Amino acid sequence: MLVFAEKGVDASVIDDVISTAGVSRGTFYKYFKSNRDLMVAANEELGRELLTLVLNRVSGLDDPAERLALGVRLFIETALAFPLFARFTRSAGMASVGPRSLLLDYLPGHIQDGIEQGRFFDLPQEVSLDLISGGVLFYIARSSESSVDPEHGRHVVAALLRSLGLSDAEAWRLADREVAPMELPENSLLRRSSLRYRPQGDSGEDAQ
Amino acid sequence: MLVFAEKGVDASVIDDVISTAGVSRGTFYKYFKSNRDLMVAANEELGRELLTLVLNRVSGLDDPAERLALGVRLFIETALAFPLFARFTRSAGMASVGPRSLLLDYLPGHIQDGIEQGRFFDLPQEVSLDLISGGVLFYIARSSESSVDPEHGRHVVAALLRSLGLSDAEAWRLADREVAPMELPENSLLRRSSLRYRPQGDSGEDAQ
Amino acid sequence: MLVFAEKGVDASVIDDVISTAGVSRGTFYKYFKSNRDLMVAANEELGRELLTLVLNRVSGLDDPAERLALGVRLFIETALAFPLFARFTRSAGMASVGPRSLLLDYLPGHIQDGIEQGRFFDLPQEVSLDLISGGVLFYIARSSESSVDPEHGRHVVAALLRSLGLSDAEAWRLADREVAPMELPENSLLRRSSLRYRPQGDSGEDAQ
Amino acid sequence: MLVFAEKGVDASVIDDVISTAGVSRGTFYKYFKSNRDLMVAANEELGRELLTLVLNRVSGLDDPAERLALGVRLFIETALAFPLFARFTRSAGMASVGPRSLLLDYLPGHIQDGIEQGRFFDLPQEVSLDLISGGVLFYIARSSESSVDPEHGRHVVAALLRSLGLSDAEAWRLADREVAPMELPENSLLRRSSLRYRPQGDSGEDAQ
DNA sequence: TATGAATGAGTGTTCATTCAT
DNA sequence: AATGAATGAACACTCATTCAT
Repeated sequence: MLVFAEKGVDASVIDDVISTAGVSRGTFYKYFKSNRDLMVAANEELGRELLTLVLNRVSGLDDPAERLALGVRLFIETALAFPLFARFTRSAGMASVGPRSLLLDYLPGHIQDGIEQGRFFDLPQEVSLDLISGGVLFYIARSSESSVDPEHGRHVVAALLRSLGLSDAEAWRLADREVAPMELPENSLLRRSSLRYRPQGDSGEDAQ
Repeated sequence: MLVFAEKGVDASVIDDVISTAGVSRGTFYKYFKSNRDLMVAANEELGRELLTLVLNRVSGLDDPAERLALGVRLFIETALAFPLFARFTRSAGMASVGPRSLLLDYLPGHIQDGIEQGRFFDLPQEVSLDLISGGVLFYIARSSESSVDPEHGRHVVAALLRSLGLSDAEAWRLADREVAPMELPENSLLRRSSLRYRPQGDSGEDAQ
Repeated sequence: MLVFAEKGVDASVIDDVISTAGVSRGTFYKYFKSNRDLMVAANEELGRELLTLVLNRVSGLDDPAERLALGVRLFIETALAFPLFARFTRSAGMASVGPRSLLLDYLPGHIQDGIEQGRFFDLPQEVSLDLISGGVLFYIARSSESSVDPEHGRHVVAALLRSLGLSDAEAWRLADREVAPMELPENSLLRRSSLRYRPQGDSGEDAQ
Repeated sequence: MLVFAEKGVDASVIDDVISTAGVSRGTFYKYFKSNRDLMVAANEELGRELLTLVLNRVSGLDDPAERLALGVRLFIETALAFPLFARFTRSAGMASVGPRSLLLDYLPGHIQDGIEQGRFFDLPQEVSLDLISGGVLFYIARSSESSVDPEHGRHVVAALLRSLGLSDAEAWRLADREVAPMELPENSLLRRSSLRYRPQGDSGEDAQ
C-alpha cells in the first residue's frame, strides 16, 4: 500500500516494493506472480477489512437507507482519518471499485431492499452503483490531492440519498448523524501500514 | 486515441503509437515530449472538441438545470454513439476529468447559476462536481466494458438532477427530452479516429 | 568554437551548433560533412590565425631560443586574454596539437636551428615537441578550469628553455621579457566568437 | 580497458563493453551507472595499481630527484612494455591525469622535498606538474600511435630534471640508470587485460 | 542557396523474471 | 524458505542524415 499510494499503481516497480517491505526479490516471487497481482491482493485485503467492519456496524439497522448512509459515511470518514487509504484509493483509481470489488457483494442488496421497501425509486441497479461508486471515489481521491472540508462528506451522502429518491429533509436526517470512527483491529493492514506512512508532496500530475 | 483506448493509458508504448500513426520515431519526438504528453494532448483536444459542440447546443437555454441536463445527456449519448470515445475515457480513467479538464471551466458556472436561481440546493461546488464527474465517468466506462441499456443515460441525468435539488418530476421532465445526436465536424479528431476503430475483445481485467 | 568550448568536443551535437550559429540544418551540411569535420576546421582556422600572428612577431629574431620563448609566451598570454581560446583548447584536448597541427610545420625548424647554433642540447625532435606541447597544453587547460597565476606563464617558458639546454639565467632572461599582447585583426575568428562568449560554471568533470 | 583503448573513450559503447566482458546489460548497470563511470573506475584502478608498485620501488630512495626520475622512468617503461596501457592512456587523454588522479597525492610531495633539499628550483608546484604530466602523457600517447625509440624515455626524464633545476650531467646520471621492469602481480588488471589485447591497426585519426 | 520536416539506426536504461546458492 | 546476482527483452530517447520545397 505504501508504495502504490506513493508512486501510483502503474509506476510502482518490484524494486520499490521489496525494498520497502525489506524482503528479497526471490521472496516476492514466492508469494506473488506479478506486481499487479500484489496490488489486487492489497486492494482485496483492504476491501475485506473495511467491509467487515462496516457490515458489523450496519447490519443491525432496519432501514436500508440508513444502512447505506452510514456505510458511505464510514468509508468517507475512514479515508479522511487514514490518508494512506485515500491516497491508495486515488492511485488505484477506478480499479479500487472494479468488478471484483467486494462492495458489489453487498451494496446491491441494500439498494434492492430500499426499492422494495419503497424508500428508493426504482432506478436501475447499475446506475445507482455508478453514482455511489463514482461520487465517493471522486470525493476520496480529491481528499488526497488537496485538503477537503471534512463536513462535505455529509453533503455527498445527502446528495446520493436524494438521487436515490429520499426527500431532502429525510436525506439530511440520515446524513447528519454523528458516526463513531471505525475501530480497526490492532493488526489491521491499514493501521499497520499507516504507521509507516508519511504523506509526500504531491504534484497531482500522475494521478492515475 | 486508438492506441490509448485499446491498450490502456499506462500500457501504451511509443512503438504502438508511431506504427498506428504511420510516422517515424523522430517525428513523434518532434511533437511530443513523452507518451503521457501525447495522451494529455489527445485528451485536451477531445475535450475541447466536445465541449465546444455542447456549449453551442446549450448556451441558448435559460434554465441552468436544462443546460446541465442537456450537456450531460449529450456527453453520454456521444459516448454510446462513439465507442472509441467511451473506451478512451475508460482508459484515461479519472485523468479524463482531471484538474486541467476544460469541463471545470464551464460546469461550475452553470451550477452556480442554478443555485442563484433557486433551482439547485446550495451544496458545495466541489461536491456537485464529484457527483457529476464520478457518475458520468463510471457510466461511460461501464458502457465500454459491457453493453449498457441506452435508456439508462436518462436515469443518470435524472438522478443527478435530483441530487442537486430538483423534484423527481422536474428531473424526469428534463431527462426525458429527446436530444439530437451531436454533429461532429467532418475533420473532428473523434470522427476521424472512429473511422479506424474496430473494438477489440475486452478482457475486462487490466482496465485502468 | 562557442559550442565546442562549452559542451566539450565529443558531447557537442549539430543541433547546438546550428542553433548557436543561427543557420539551418541543411546549411550546415552544405559546408561540413560532420560535426568533427567542423571541429577540425575550427581548430585549423584558429591555429592558422594565431600562428600567422606569432610568426610575424617572431620571424625578425635571430636567436631561435628567443623565437621559441616569445612564441610560447604569446600563445599562453593569448589563452589567458581570451578564455574562449583556453576553454576550446581544453575541450579539444590533445587533438588541438594533434598530428595535423600547423605548429608542427614551424616549431621543429626553430628547434633544429637552436641545436645547430648550439643553444639547445641535441635532444630528439619529438621529445622536445612532447615537452613543449604537453606543458603548454596542460597549463592552458588548467587556466580554463581554475584561475591560474598569470605570472606562471613565465615559469613555464623558463622551464621549457632549461629543459632544452639553456642555463637558468639565460632562460629567465628570455622568459622575463615583457610581451605586447597579440593584436587580433578585427574580423578574426577568435575575436568575433569571444564577443559572444560568456564563460559558464564548470564541473571540471568531462574535461577530456 | 580493452574497449576504451581500442575505440576511444568517447566512442565506446556499452554494447562493446558487455560483449567484451561477456556479461549482460543488466549486470553492467548493477556495477556502473554509465559508460564514463566505468572508464573512471578503470582509470582509477589502473592508477592505483601502478602507483602502488612505483611507490614500493621508490620509497627507499633518499634523493627526491632520484625518486622522481625512477618513478617517471617506470611509468614510461611500463607503457612501452604494455601497449594496452599506452593505448588506454592515449584514449583517456588528459583525463588520465585529471584532477582525481592519485598521482597528485604523491608527486607534489616529492617535488616539495626536492625544493627544500635544494635539488630543484623553486618553481610553482602546478607548473612542475603541468610539465611532468604533459610531457609524459604526450610521450606515452605518441608511443601508441607510432613506434617510438625506446631510448627516448631517458631523454624525457633528463629534460624534465633539467627543467626542474638539475644540471645536464646530474640529470643524465639519474636518467641513464638501468631500471628493472615493473613486476605486476599475477592478477593485476593490466596484466590480465593485456593477455587479451591484440593491438589494432590505427587510423591515427580520431585519437581522443 | 537555404530551409526544416521527416527518418530510423543506434544507444542508453529499466525492470520483470530466473535460478544457483 | 530466503537470497540476490545475473539475465535480456522491452522500451525510451537521441541525433546524424536526407530531401522535397
